[in-house]
Amino acid sequence: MKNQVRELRGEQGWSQADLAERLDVSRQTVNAIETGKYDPSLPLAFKIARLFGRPIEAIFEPDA
Amino acid sequence: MKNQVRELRGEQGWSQADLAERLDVSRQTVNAIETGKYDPSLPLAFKIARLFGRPIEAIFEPDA
DNA sequence: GAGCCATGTCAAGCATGCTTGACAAAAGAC
DNA sequence: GTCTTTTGTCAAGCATGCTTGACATGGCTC
Repeated sequence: MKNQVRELRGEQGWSQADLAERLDVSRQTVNAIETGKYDPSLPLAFKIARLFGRPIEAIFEPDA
Repeated sequence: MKNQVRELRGEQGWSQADLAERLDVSRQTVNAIETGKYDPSLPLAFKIARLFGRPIEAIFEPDA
């Protein structure tokens, strides 16, 4: 699963820690998602999508 | 998290086992999602959305 | 009634998502 | 060049997602 989180975060000028706080998760979770270590849960994906004002499909793309 | 899986499955006339096979998961997983026991992973949510030809946001709705 | 299909649910186990705490290294500010 | 911030990563532990196998119930057919 690819995602645009790092790019969207960069547009806002936020650090990983800034984004983590806005999403109410740990900084390590944000880092793991950006570096592709694992995919977010569906609820967290919704939070991310709402924060950046885009549909989930515009931020995440399944490998297949 | 609410979802429309049962309704969409009903429109297609599929049993939970039919849907499970198309999604490549167990019947118990489909049942658990429909009955709200837990949310699907993001990859599974994508599979469901593609199978029914709708965006994730049209099928799943976060509680908050 | 007997048999079949669909659904709900439980238990045990493995895989994934997320946590805190810690440390190292690169990048920027001064 | 030193200080601070940012990012990457590891470990251990808990919560959630998904598995197989099993059993109970209700509806339908015969």
